[in-house]
Amino acid sequence: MDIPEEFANNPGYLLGQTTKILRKYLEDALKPLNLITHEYGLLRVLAVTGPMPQHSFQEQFGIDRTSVTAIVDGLEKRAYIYKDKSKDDKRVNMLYLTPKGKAVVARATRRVHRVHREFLEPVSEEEWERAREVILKLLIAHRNPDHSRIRP
Amino acid sequence: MDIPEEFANNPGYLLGQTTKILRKYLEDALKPLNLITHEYGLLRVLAVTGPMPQHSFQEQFGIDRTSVTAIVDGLEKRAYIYKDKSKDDKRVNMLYLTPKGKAVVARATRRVHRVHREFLEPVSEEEWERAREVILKLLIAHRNPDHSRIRP
DNA sequence: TATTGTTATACTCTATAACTATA
DNA sequence: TATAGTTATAGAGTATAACAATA
Repeated sequence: MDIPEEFANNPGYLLGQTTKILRKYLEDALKPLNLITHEYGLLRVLAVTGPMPQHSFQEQFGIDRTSVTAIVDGLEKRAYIYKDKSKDDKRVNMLYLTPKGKAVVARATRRVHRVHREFLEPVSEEEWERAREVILKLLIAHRNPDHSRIRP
Repeated sequence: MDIPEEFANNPGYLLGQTTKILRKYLEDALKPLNLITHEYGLLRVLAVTGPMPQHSFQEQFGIDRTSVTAIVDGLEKRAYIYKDKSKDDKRVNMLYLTPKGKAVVARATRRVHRVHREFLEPVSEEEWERAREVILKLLIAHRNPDHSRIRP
């Protein structure tokens, strides 16, 4: 399908539609493992970074704490993670990956990497690297309200 | 907030989070006009391109026809557009902008352009232009399944 | 038979409000 | 007073299924 010039120059449309397509690919790739993207993201962070406080994910994913509770609850029911109150601050749930969680995130990561490779196949590595840097710069600037030109 | 390397190299995360921030800016900018982004997009296309068949928007926005019906219905209730059966194919609703719709889309477009300018402020015009070309290439490649490496 | 559009319905993701416990 | 987490509830956006009209 053709993309009218109006949309080809519209950052909201370009980012929105491209992201929608990639999200669909990722959802389809994770569906056989019965994982949604936020569940994968949380497991992956625990696998790479180690145990994390539950509240850290509400910033990382840009969702609120009730949504994080639901995600954590679902992963705990499948025994992919377990919760333990922090010794330092007993309000905080520390989240730990179980061996079962470690196994599923390894399988999921292979699928996610395959999707990313195939998604980026139409552009060169250099092209994506340049685009990635620009997108990362935008994300960092706007995630920290002090650097943003747009007031809440 | 810092972005862990795992996420800074993850296209799904980068595009997803950046798009989420921009979408929020756009929603906030359009809220005073009581428009959501798809409503704005539809009005803007009619303003730039002229009357369009209703079904064309389901491809442009990547949503299904029942969602388009709901959007069209809301815009018609506010008398921003009206529908008329196509002479060539009486199944098709042709959508027309009213003077009232033309006025609101003009106001909305100024707000949207301001958001885009402010969103892109952290990067140079050259940087965004390069990123834009890469994103557009990805969108075009994946929108047409024949060019995609990922099978449905 | 296939496509356009409508209606009724349900699902998914997310947020708001009220609460407990801890700081 | 402020923060972390939970629960109950509601909303926004989207999709599925069944249908009518038209091709």
